[in-house]
Amino acid sequence: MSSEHEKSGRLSLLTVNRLSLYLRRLEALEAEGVETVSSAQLAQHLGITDAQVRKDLAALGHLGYPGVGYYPRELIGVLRETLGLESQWPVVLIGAGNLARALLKYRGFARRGFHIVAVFDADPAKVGETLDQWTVEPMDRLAERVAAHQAQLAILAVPAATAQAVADVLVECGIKGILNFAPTVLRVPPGVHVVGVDLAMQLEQLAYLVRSRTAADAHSDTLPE
Amino acid sequence: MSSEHEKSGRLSLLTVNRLSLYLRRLEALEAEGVETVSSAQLAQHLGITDAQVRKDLAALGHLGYPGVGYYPRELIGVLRETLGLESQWPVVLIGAGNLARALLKYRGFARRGFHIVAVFDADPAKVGETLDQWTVEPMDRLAERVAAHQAQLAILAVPAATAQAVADVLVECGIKGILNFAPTVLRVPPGVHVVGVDLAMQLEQLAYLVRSRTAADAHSDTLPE
DNA sequence: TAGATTGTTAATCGATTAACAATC
DNA sequence: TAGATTGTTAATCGATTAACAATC
Repeated sequence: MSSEHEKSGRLSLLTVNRLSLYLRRLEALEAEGVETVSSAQLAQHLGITDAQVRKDLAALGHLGYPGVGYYPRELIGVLRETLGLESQWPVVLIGAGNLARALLKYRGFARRGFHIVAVFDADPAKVGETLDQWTVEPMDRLAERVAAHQAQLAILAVPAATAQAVADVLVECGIKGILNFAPTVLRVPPGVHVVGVDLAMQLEQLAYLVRSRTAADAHSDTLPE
Repeated sequence: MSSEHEKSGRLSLLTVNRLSLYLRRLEALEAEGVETVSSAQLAQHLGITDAQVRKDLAALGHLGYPGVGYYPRELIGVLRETLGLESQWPVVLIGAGNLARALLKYRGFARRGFHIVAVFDADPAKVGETLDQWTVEPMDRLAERVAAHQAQLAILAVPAATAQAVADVLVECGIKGILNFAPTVLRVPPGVHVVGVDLAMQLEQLAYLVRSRTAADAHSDTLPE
């Protein structure tokens, strides 16, 4: 949409995930003043193959230089553009419990262009409360605020029991992407996307790994899977 | 290891993930007093195919009854056993920042048998502070406490800059599984497992989905992927 | 028995890897 | 030129799905 390269058709979620990891690494390398980096170097850092790295990056255009490698600065721009990080994303946060409060203090979102523009809670006792720079608003303000900020993304940090009902309201308001912290499967219409972060489930996964392949038979499993 | 069924070889992480989701659903169904459930019903709720459900469950033994379906109560037992949820898991938490505080208040862990037994922080200003029932301890107590509790799991909620160093210490102490909230790829030796929860990365993923397949061409993407 | 639903096989689909000619 | 490293093809691997005989 901007850079001359750029041809990405539809990347798989697995690929998009790795693109995020490449981006992180490249930013670190650029900060260190590294001039060029090879697919083998990136691969080693992430614990994957060099062929994988080249294939992922080739999907974004001809960004590598045979015999040389990739230029971090150039690649960073394309990755940011591909991932939509060149835009600023207004995000609404639903829920004002402990997790929501922690998320409000987390600087990592804003650093990537995700700005929490409003916080809502169904509990009248929490409405009006001030959390850092935000004031908790009642749910019936949601539609109006989403429209005003043209927000497409929402973070859902409410109890599992109410998650689906809130998700329905979000969809109604025109939200297109939901980051769901409630341990529930959300049903949403086509065109709306849900990414779930289920903390207990991740621990269960870890417990399974530790219990089953306890011996030295296993390799390190990092983020991507 | 207990039930007569049980034969699970090595399940893929994708499968283990789905087993967690089946378990959640089955517990809800049992609470509703549902007597039997078919693979098609489970599949529909999760947005996957019935063949997938049957294949996943068949990997745990002959648990289904042709013409009838599955008995939630029976299946729940096998799933809990498979996932290691019949045991209690002591967990150490490293970091006492905002995220760590939110995690301490989260009830979902204990409900699944994961008990945070100690909290550590490198910052002397935080050591000694009381958070609910916990008192923040200095890092040099870690080895001793891990040994005393025979903890195999750790939750890492420290800044990215120190994550790798802390992970090295955890490995040194004999920790076998790390739930990593720092936005970094951790290098750990074989036999030690890492599951990463990278909040900014999840939002990036969502942003990509919303930006690229904005139209109604896409289906809902739920947890599993 | 007729109807429902399993477990499993074979076919399909998609993602990863190895290998290497092309390029700098 | 010799050495390094890409982009891409073909081979491999693994996961999902369709279909159906077996079972209750």
